Amino acid sequence: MAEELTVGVLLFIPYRAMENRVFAAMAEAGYGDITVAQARLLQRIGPDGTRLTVLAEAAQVTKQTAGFLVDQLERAGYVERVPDPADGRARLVRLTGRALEGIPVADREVAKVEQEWERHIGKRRMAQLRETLTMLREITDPYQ
Amino acid sequence: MAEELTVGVLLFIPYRAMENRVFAAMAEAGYGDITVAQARLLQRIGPDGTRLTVLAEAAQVTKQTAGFLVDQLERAGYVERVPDPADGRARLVRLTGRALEGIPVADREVAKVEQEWERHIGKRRMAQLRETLTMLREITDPYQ
DNA sequence: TACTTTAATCAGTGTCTCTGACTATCGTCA
DNA sequence: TGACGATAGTCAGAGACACTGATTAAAGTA
Repeated sequence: MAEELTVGVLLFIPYRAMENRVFAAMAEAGYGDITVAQARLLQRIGPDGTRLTVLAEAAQVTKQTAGFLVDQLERAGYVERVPDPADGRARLVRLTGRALEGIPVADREVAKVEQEWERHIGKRRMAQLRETLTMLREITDPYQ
Repeated sequence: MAEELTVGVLLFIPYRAMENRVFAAMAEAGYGDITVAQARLLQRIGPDGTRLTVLAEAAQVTKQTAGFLVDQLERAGYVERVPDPADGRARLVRLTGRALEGIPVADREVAKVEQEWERHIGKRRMAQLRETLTMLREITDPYQ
């Protein structure tokens, strides 16, 4: 298995590694009940709350799926639904204190992993990688 | 949303784009019944067939899950199970003609997407990206 | 031969995601 | 202003995927 993998697969390997690391760190800090799907949604919730439809679009799932995940997150105490003052149909999904306290834990682990990577490939390559991926995002991210 | 994303998320965006493109191409060519999980398993099947346990390990799922996916692939006509001459307990999962015909379709789309990326970021950056990701793989791929 | 390991399957469960149908509200335009 | 299409969200039902735990059958080993 020392063959030349495609860039697609090569992108996935470190991504998956990062995800696993952050999840392990969260679990260790007492946030072991959050799933991958829930985390993807959590990341998209803005400081003043975000509508379900916006969340669904950003996470690339249906409204139903997003609603299902928010139900779970609400039950676990990570988010709350409040009426949207600007639109009677809509409700805003907002992070609770418990969720807000978890953010630094995740951020710290992300920073730690990025440092390990930088140590391995060097500062210059790391900056280049970030730059290149940002350029690639221009043509691959439909929701940027 | 023009903020600086973490490298982890930046890796995921183009990966996801590649995956979507390949799946769309496969669907267009008449392979629309293959799912992501099934494809991950299919990729790991060697030319002479591969045991279920090996497949499960490589794809990082349990034997049960791998067996479930192979059941589906068998029903759809992409793989067949044959006895392993070397071990009476084991059976080899082998690709059928139908699956083998699909491989070039996927390869072509991968090449096409990589070309588009190269056109956007340039030949030099593309080569650097491949190099950097390969280096990163050394510390992030437990199954290399 | 008895014991342990390995390959695969069976049974049961929980999570995630989808399609389709529905209610309530909003915005617009005649 | 009142009718109508669009939008926000929910309910109902289904399928895909992944897990743990237990079981059967065959190898390998002492």
